[in-house]
Amino acid sequence: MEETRSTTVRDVARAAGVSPGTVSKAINGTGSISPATRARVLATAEELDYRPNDLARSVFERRSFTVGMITTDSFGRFSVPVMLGAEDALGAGRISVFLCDSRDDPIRERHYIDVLQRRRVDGFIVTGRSSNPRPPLEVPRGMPVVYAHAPSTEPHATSVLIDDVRTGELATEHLIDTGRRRIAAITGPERFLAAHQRVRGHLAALAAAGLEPVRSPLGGEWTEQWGRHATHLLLREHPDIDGIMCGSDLIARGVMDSLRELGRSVPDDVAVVGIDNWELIADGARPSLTSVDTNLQELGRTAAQRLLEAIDGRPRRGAEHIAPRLVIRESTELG
Amino acid sequence: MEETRSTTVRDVARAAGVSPGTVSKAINGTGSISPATRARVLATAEELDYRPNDLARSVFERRSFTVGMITTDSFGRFSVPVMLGAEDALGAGRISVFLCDSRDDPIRERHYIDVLQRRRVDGFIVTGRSSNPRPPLEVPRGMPVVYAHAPSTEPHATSVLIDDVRTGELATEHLIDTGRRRIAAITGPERFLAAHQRVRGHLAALAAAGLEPVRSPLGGEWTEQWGRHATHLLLREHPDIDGIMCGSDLIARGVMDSLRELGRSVPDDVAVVGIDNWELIADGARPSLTSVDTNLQELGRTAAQRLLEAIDGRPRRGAEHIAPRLVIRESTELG
DNA sequence: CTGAAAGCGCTAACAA
DNA sequence: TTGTTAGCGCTTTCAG
Repeated sequence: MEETRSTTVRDVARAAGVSPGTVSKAINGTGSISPATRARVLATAEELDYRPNDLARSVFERRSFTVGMITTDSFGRFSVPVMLGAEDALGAGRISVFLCDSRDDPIRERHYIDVLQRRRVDGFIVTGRSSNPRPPLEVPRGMPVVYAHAPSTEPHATSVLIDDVRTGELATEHLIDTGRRRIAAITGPERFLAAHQRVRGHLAALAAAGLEPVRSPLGGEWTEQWGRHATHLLLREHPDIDGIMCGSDLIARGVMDSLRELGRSVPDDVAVVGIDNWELIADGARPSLTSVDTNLQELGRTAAQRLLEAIDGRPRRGAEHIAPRLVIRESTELG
Repeated sequence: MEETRSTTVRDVARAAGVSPGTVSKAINGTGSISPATRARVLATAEELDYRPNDLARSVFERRSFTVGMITTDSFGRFSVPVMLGAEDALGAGRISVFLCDSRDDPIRERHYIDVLQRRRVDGFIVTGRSSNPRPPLEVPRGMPVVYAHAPSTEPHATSVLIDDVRTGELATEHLIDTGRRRIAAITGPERFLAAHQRVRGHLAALAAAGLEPVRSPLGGEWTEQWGRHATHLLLREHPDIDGIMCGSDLIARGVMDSLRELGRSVPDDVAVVGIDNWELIADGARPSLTSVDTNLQELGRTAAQRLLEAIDGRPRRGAEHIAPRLVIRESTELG
């Protein structure tokens, strides 16, 4: 096993017959240097397959051009799009991203913070499964942190969030626009802020249109099973329902399955709209499911943007909400 | 904005009244040092909230204790579990992971390789959506690379893969074990190696049990729609079918929907088994879906293991396959 | 056991 | 324009 040491500035300098300082200038385009030597240095660098050592540079610059991304959501339903968006925005700015999965374990989180601190990351992005507030990341003051999707309990922290109220509003407005009047909501567990706020938007939209909800919203689980179950409950009480807003696409699938079973046609008898726009689920459904996209990828990109600004010394405090967007499919098409 | 420089070895040394070298020894436990000074140094370090600069250390050690993870699969269906497994295994060994999403774009891949090279990563893990072979990562010879899920076309490369043949075998053996005899397969596009190999395992299992396939396997898409469509075709030709092996869970869901529609009960009339064990899909299905888990997370962990070995100078060449595992649910329960 | 000195690879200030 | 020097933060000989 030959121990190969990668080529250094010195090597290039020696080969090109100049000093290390000159090589540095040639490569970074700093200082003043004659075009001739510049060209010669670059040529030899190329020839020797020289690759600058960014670690050494970082020691000098006192920053690493890296950030830590900490996710508490192993399964990735929500974090993954956020992380991809963030990585995309950061990568474009030549910043690299450390991936850390804390699995919702404070010990592991602490560990990652320590490790990344030693690596001198320029900042952190924190993301998680639930949009419920979480305790702040314990980093030294002055270290930039942006919360993506899961806000901090600390109100002054920088957070980029889903506009859950607006998703419920959009979904419900769309039902109304397609002529539905006897509308109900089936959503997730009460303890989830998201469930709550989506319902708030739902009720606001109904009120704005001068409609009464057919029934108080049904809260249960974020599952197909619950969607199926709730639909049975709902139709038993209100057989004349003509529109259902679901708190998630998975719930919506369950709802549509039960509707079919109960002999209701979607969208002719009942229109159904979901939230999440999880394409695989929405496209695979029968009929395909109209859904509100929460734009998680854009959320991630925005979070990255905010982190860059904070690193740059101009932090934007407080919460910011990403606008959702309606994606129309068959489940609400006008008859 | 106060420009705060983090505390250094020098600061600690000064505060503790010793030399920088001594601090280094105390903190790393290297060299010989008296218990007294050691304790004193550690105390002052603690007090000053000193955090060693790993970048500086890495410059010295000529390695960074970081690796690059390059995924070509933005959507993450397959890469995410692999990445989490890898991150888990590496994090335990105090190695940090750079996340890079190349989006299947060679230009972006090249870019990431360059950037990470400059950051002096110790190696690469490459992962992708498809299990079809991909061109090798263009890195200097001697740089450790492990392919996870998507193998390299270079046969000597180190790859850790799903045992697709075995998944098909397991699924089919299970159908046979539950007493099914008129069995068919519905799977994904022919151009996918995975589809091919799963069918190979399927046919092998049938042959081993002395059974003939009812019909040549139906290859189409990896979607619910295809599952529904194929089921109609299949039952028109062979109404007496009693077991269906599906190339994926999504296909299986479509299959089960159509079976119900055609008045067949699952599992009483027809047993259905999927592959992937995508829990959300399998648990949500009605009845819940028996499926073969491809153990992607373990695959990721193993890939990390192999990478560590390669970094350590003992690479293991060639492909290695991770054993799948059957997860039994309602869709194949014995009547 | 401890400190001084040199060096990892790179860059910025300053002389030449 | 170029080379020299010093230094980023850390570690490791090697004298003391």
